[in-house]
Amino acid sequence: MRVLCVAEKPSIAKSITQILSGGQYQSRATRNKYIRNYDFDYPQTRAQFTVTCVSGHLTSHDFPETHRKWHSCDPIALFDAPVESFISKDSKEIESNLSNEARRADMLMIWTDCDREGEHIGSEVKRVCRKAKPNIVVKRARFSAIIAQQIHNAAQHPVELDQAQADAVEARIILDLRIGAAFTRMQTKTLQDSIAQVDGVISYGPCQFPTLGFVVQRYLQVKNFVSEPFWYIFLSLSRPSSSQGGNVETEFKWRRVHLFDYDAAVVIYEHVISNPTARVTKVVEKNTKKWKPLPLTTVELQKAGSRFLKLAPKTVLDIAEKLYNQGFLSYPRTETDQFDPQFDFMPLIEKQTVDPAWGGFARGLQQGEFNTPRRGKNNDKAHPPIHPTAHAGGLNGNEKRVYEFITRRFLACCSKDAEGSMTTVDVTCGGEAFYATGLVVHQRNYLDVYPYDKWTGNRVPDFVEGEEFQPSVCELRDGHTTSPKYLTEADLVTLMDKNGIGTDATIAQHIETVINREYVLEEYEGGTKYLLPSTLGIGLIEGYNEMGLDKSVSKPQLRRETERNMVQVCNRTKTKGDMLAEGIDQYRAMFVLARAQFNKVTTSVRRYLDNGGGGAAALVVVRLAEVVAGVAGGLEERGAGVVVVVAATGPGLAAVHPEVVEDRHLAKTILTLGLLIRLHPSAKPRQPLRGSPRRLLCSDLPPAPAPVRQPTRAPPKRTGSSMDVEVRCNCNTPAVQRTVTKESETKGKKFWTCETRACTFFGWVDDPPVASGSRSIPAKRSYSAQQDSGPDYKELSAKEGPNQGRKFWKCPNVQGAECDLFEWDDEPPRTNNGASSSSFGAGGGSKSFGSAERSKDQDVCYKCNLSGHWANACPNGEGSANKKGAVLWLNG
DNA sequence: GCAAGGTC
Repeated sequence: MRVLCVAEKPSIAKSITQILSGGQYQSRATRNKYIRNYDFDYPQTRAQFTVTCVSGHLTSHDFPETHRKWHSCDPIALFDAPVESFISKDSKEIESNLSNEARRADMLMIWTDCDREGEHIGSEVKRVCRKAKPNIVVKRARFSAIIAQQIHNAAQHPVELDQAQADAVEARIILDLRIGAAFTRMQTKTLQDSIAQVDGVISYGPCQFPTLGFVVQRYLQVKNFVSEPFWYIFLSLSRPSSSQGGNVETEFKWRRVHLFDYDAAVVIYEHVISNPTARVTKVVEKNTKKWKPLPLTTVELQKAGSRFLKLAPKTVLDIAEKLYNQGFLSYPRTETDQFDPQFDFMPLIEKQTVDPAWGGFARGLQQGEFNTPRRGKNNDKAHPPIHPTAHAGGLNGNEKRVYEFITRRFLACCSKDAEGSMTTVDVTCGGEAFYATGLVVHQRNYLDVYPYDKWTGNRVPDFVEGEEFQPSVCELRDGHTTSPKYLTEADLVTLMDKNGIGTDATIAQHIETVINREYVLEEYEGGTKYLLPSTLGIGLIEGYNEMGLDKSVSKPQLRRETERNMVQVCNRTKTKGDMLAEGIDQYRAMFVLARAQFNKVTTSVRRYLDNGGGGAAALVVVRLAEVVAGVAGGLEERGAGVVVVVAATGPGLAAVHPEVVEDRHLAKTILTLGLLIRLHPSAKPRQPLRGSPRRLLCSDLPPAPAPVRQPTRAPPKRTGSSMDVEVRCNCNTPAVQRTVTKESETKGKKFWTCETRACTFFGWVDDPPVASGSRSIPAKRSYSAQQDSGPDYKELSAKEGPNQGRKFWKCPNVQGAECDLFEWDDEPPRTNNGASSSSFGAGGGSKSFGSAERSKDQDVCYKCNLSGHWANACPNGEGSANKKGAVLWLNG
């Protein structure tokens, strides 16, 4: 029997041949210079094999001549026009090779990759071969790694081609073509006709637009960010450490973290400083673990490559692909982060024992240290997690680094979690709660082979419950919130992956596309590449967003629906015809709505192209390095209305953009961020934060202890003027004045307090106006759902802005006990870190590459593992039994 | 002159 094997690409054809033939084969050239045909006997099935390949998809899809020319029809006709499938010009030689070989064969065995696209490519191969030889038997070989045992098994136990998967892909191809062509022609023609600066193609695609949308969204978050000052009590103690020798400085963190209200912070600070003896209330030591990493997926590989190896996502993938083709790695395009229960780890670990760097660790795993890898939540049912299939000793450069990362990751997965103990020392000082934590690592376990994770101990000196001490430092310090950073390529990969935009292999290409279309610009700062939208890019997205379409073209919902439909077609719960009919109806309706309101896009694009946005004269880019260095320099025009300050002295810069040097917080932001920032020159310096009467936020003030003596340290100066205001406490009743009667340095001093003692409000009478209102002290930025936002409060909180009215998720626990999770409801779920103060209130900025599904405090807020949403938002209730799920709030 | 997905 003669068997024709067809692989997806030349390298696989060659690898399969090597394995099945044992190196004994003849090779013939074809008319395609990359493709050869390999002939050999395969005695195991008493067959003569010919192995050849295609080069990805064989067919192309396009409209017939009647609709192909841009002006041949109204673009809306493209939703119903015929779509032709044909062998592309480049594939003609491949087609004829397949036809010739099929005529000589009894069986066609398809060796394309085992994913949906592979199944579709297989169906294309089948069609060509059946045309040449109608009675040829068609089989499919299933394999997910180029290792001998798998390849032989696949050759000897072929299965059937799955037409459902091929159908799902076919439907997606047709829908993408229709919506892409219709929107691209409509928006290109309209914009070119009405705006002189527009000359290129303004392409639209269901992946490229959401990709651009992410870049614009983050840009606007950064641009609209307003830094806010906050105040916190810094408490520390220097004492000898028995274990470390010498004095050790221990910082006790304030349970309130920080306050955004200066007056409130001062009142509390005065309490603390009036009785600064700290008392240890609790010392808890508990065992803790640092979990070993999950098995490796493609997206995780790309992110880790970007983070640990500083390689672009596309570079990492290209290298992994090459290593796979050389037989060192399993298939590098996989969504699976769980190993099959039958997976045989030991032979693979055995292969790594020869390595000089990690061979010893591998031998340890052989000798009893092995632990079954964690199971992630994803399984594409096609490929295992990425793992090394052979030891590769002779690699160099980035190939060596990528291979090393993948191998160490695999060995780490097969190891044990790291173990340690965490000590928490709780103290109270002046009625306020503080805490310090220390970590001691007992067993490094997987960390020994996985240097990419850090877990270092910081020992706290010994403390005993009940002991008292005088803090070395007790100060009211200030800080300020910092803006999130612009998107990096790795951030964008994460967002696209989470939202199902593109595939493992195409995510990096979509990023390239939006850059090539000049929707997105790359800016380098300090070796890191950031992505910013161009004026054209912002104009397009804002214009479409103004339309208020049910499913915005700049958001990922539409693509998610396509993906869901494809899964249904693969499951056979929907037919290809259904998917096409529904999709076309939906897209056509969307097109009608969008075209009717397209003037919104035109207006928006024109506005941005003409003046750099929002009526401002220009956008200014300040390069930090030059500003800090004080280098003299000039301005550079870049594109429509964008001025780049290439370098400038302080005064020179001030002339262009006075806020940069005059606004203390902004200046700090620049220094902290260490990257370029863009600002509207029309932006006003921030109003002074003090000096006008405002309401004290008092409901969370501590129980007012009877003041015992004068502050030992003068509180920071304030500029607020004393005003006659009605002082209200947090139960919204007028506060009353009382006098300190206790023997102390403050005896006789008047203070405000709640008349009924229903709340714990406190404030000195002779201080600037402190109270009125019923708000609580915002622990972080003011996003409280509570009412009562007087004008002065708004100024203080900067709450009015792009985020007002947005819903967000946060921990329901009371201040001090809440975890630091934060997530906008209309943004994709974050990873495990939640928000840091740097991104608080602006959304975004999370730089976590971790894969944990929970918050840092594992006892507080749980995410649903299926939807990625918080526990009580899980669509099927999984995890919702946990009463501590995050709750939804309304910003503003 | 259009998409996204394969691959060279």
